[in-house]
Amino acid sequence: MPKVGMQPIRRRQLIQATLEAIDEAGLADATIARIAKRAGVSTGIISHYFAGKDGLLEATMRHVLSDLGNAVLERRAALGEAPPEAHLHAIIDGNFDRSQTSRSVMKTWLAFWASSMHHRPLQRLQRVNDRRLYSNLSCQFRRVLPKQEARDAARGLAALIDGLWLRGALAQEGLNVDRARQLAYDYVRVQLETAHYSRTRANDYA
Amino acid sequence: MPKVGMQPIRRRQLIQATLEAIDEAGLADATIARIAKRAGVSTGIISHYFAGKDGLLEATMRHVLSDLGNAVLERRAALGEAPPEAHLHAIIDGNFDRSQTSRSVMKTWLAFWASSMHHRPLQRLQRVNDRRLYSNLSCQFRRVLPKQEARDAARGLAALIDGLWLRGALAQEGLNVDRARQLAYDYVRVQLETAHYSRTRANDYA
DNA sequence: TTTTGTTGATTGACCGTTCAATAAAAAATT
DNA sequence: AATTTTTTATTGAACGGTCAATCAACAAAA
Repeated sequence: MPKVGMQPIRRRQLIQATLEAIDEAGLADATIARIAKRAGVSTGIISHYFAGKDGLLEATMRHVLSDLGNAVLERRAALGEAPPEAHLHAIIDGNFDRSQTSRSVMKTWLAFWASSMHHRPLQRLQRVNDRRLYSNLSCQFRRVLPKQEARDAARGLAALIDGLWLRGALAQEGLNVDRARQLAYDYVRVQLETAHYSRTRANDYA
Repeated sequence: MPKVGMQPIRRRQLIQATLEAIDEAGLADATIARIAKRAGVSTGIISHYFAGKDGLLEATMRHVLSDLGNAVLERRAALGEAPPEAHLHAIIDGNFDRSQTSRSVMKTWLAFWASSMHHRPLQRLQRVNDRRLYSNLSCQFRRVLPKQEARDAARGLAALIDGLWLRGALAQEGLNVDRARQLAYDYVRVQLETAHYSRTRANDYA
């Protein structure tokens, strides 16, 4: 079997096996022995391709994060100069994409969140992601709301998305994606209606 | 120094030391050696009073959970038959009580959330808490909203609270309690206004 | 003297890493 | 085409280190 060009194949295998191992046993018990066994390779391979367990975990988080980024970008790319509501819906949909709502990925996210509090490289990745979500939301709200209201709307929606997501991960019955999306849509609608009323009132005064 | 009646004292000491150790090093590195050192006792004490490390961690979670329950209950006790909005605000305030928004407690919560996915006793505790929050919120919304709307409002508010809380735990600048509370209040207000409009419209039809 | 509380060295288990050995494909040589 | 040589990929036993749990010994109050 040994051939050239194994690196990308093995890396993908091992990242997938890591997600499965975390789903199965949790980050604390996702030992390299368990991960290697799931991937059908020996333990030595991990250090060979990722320079140690930490490298594999970081790569796994990068992978999940990259999927999330793509899920959002793909949906927004088709929109162009669409109204803010469409973009906000796209961001919401991206965050509840299938690639982000599987049990193993949600468990992995939660584990990484917890460990990012004490592990600098993971912390960096997580914060980049947090700020990206907030910044994207803030930007769209800003198109129809004053600065402060836009910020608060973005903060609220970001928290709502993460919260729905967190509760879905923890709940026995799992995450009801459609219901979660609808609750997020409702939040957007209310925020945008506020903007509409403001403009209406402004016109009344005119 | 040894005297009778040490048990409650040591238990409190060790639970406090556990919170500090998790804040300092994370759950993964909160070893019994580290916890014992922080509490100023030997490692053997932990097994003596908690029958092992797991017992201590479970007791620590119970302690934090109990603080949260009390924070909510105290605020609601004074309200009696006050309107739903007052109770909802009390629940929100309780969830953002000082006992729940310190760095060490927020970190501990996050760590317990992650490990509750694979540790049955912690999972039980966490679910009881989740359902209690949802149930309390749902109950109050039900006083002015139809069943389905009340449920959705409760689900949304619960997610918003947890999300604000989670983002506060992860954010560099920590949790801005006042701002978080305000965002939650706004959500409540909007939900209750919806109820008001419905009633108004219902009257129009009459 | 008895009871209650405490210590900390010891033990056994497990984990991540390393690295010499091996296997198989690719390249070079005959 | 058959072979040797080189390169790339992989293995897994061995090692050093860490951790939770145990328990015989000890200390101080009752």
